[in-house]
Order: sequence, then structure tokens, then C-alpha cells
Amino acid sequence: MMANQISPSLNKSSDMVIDWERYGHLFKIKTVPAKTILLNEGEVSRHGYFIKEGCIRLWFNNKGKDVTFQFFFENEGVSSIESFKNGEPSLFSIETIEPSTIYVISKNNFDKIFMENPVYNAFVQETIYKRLSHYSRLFMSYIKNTPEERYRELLKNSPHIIKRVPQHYIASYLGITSVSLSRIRNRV
Amino acid sequence: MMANQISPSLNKSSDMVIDWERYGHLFKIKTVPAKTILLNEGEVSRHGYFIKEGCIRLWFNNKGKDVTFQFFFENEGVSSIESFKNGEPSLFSIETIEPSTIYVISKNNFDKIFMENPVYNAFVQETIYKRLSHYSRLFMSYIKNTPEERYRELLKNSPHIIKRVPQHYIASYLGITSVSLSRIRNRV
DNA sequence: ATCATTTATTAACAATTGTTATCGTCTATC
DNA sequence: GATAGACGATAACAATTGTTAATAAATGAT
Repeated sequence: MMANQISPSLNKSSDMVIDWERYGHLFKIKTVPAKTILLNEGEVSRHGYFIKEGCIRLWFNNKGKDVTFQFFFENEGVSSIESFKNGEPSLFSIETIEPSTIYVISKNNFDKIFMENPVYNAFVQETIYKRLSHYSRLFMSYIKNTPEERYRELLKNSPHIIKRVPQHYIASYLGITSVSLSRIRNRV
Repeated sequence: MMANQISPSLNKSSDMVIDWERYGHLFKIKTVPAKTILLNEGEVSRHGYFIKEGCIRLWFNNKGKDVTFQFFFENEGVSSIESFKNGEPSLFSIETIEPSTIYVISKNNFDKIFMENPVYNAFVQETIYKRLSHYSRLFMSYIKNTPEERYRELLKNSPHIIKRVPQHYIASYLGITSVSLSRIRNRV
């Protein structure tokens, strides 16, 4: 029950290719400014999102403070998967970091595409495996590395995050304060 | 690519019930002492495990030190899922903590059961979702909580782990040293 | 262009953890 | 029962992070 993406279904550039001629009309294009909340923590997600341009973060409120735990960029699908799938309240918010252009699909239309194309299910399963793998990795990175090592790892494996995301979000993502991240950057 | 379990297929007490009359003979019972390594980091996993009695930890070597990151108990299935599924070297070891009695199934027999029961696939998918949820939760707990808060959380949500697992493994699981855990326990 | 807001850096001090080492207890095994 | 090894508590000191606050720089809005 948590943070996830559903890239398969919306990702035209991935292994699975949506028939754009046939289904393109089911997606609406939405252009929004930075810091636009697409889904609020506590609401039920009724839409899937796919980023054409821009970037997004997932975060939740913890004792009055923002806790950011995932970033998404161009050509990635985003949703509060448990909420979208089961109609439960989302445990986190989805918010743009930059001005963004986003494809939006309703749950009904999303389900329709999958009903008509059961072959996609195998792909969904594969994607869930990948996501599982992603979380396992992050989790292990937390256990075995210090904040400084995690920052170095991020710098090595995901330089695009460092480049585009404001530091206080990255600090939150690393589980430290922005002050501490600033010190780390100073000595790295 | 990491730590997982495959409880569905082996878990007689879960939602999915294996036809024990029909498939029981495919499982071998193995009784082993504490600290027995069932799978070594770097080896390819060719067996799935299901705990009848005892408990198990998953760990990997990080710069010469043990890093424990998951525990399993009675009636849970355990495997190095990526290794078992794709024939890749396992990124972690599977080791008993207590003297244990374990059902073991070969990959061939495991595949056989699934080939003959395609209906189980939906269940597998559901289990992967749950596992995904589990890791998301753990990950978020790391981001938002201090070691002390994580310990309190563990005490509240998984007291059986505190009770049965030696403290230095728990410390590792919490991402801290056993010395620090000892101090935390002293002031909690 | 100006003003307000957001973001990042730095400083000072408190709190926590890591490291290393010692000591006592418990347990397994012979 | 003796002995070795595993386990946990504790102490002392170094290193790191958190907290709070002040300041500077960058960004946005009017």
C-alpha cells in the first residue's frame, strides 16, 4: 500500500506500446505550473498520469513536515497505484516540481484499454517486478549506506535527479535535513 | 532485483491453498541446526523454501560486514526470487537463525505446479503487490523515522521479531550498530 | 525593475550515532 | 563441569546529524 507508478500502460516509449491511433483520444493533455498538486494525500485517485514534459515528486505529510520519497520525469507514468487500483485514499500527494505537460487518463478509460488488451497484463506484472526491485534496492541502500554514501550513489546513478530537483527535496529523499545535505555537498 | 519471498506457492495457510494430496510429495522436509546457510550470496537459487518450524534471515556482505535486511518465520515462504526466477546469482544469503524444519521444493517441481495451475498466477501477482507494499512501507519508515522511532515501530508492529531474533541482527536490520541499539533499548 | 518568496549556505550548539575496547553472561559442545 | 564462542551492556571519544537562526542568492510575480 504505497508509492508506485504504472508506467506500462501509458508509456509510449517502453516495451509495451499503446496503439496511439486507437487510444490516443482517451488521454487528455494538461499543462500546469510548478507546484501543482495532481492528487492530494487522502483523496482517491481516479486518474493515471503520464509525463510528456516536466517532473513530479511523491510526498506525504509526517508530523507537519514534507517527506519526499520518489521523483518522476519525462516518459514516465505516475499514479498512486493502490488508490487507483482499489479505490482507497491515497497515502501520498502527487505534485509537479517544474511546469509540466501531462497526459491524463481516467480510470474508466484505463480499464477499458486493459479489458480490450489482456495481453498487457503480463507486461504489468513485469513492471511490478521492476518496481519491487527498485524499492528493495532503495531499502538496502538505506540499511548499508551512510547519508553521504547515499548522496554519492545518487550522484552516480541518477545525476538527472541532482540536476533538476531542488536540494531540499533531495535531502528529504535521502532522509536528512537540507542543512546536512548542504554540508555533505561541501565536503564531497 | 533483491530480497523476496514466494509465500503463495508454498503457503498452505494462506489464501491460495496448494493441493497437498496432489503435490505434497514434491516437497522435501529438511531439519537443520541454527546458522545453516540454505543459499549463499553469489549462487544461483534452485530451490524454494517454506518454513515449517524455525526462523530465517536474509543478509548480504557489505564491506566485510553482515547486513541483515529481512526475517522470516513459521508458515512463510522464502526464496531469492530474482535468482530463482531468472537463474541469476543471488545478491544475498539465506540463513537459519534457529534450528529449523523446512520444506524444500526444486525449481522444476515448482514450475510444474504452476504450469498445471495457471489460476495461481493471479495470486502470484497479488503477492507481488503485497511485497511491493511491504518494501514501500519499510522504505518510507526509513525516510521519516529516526533509528529510535524505527525500533519503537518494530516493537509495536513486529514484537515477534524482537522476541526471537538476536539483537545484533535487529540492529543491522535497523541500519545501526548493536552498540547503538543497546543504548536505544536502555532509554526507551 | 522591484519586492516578496523560495532556496541554499553557514554558524553554533545539542543530541545521536559510530568506533573501539572491556567486561559479564549465557550457551553449546566436548 | 570446563572451555570457547556468541551475545549484550557499557564506557570514552570521534564524527555526523539535527535544530535554530542569520544571511545570501536565486526565482517569481506584479
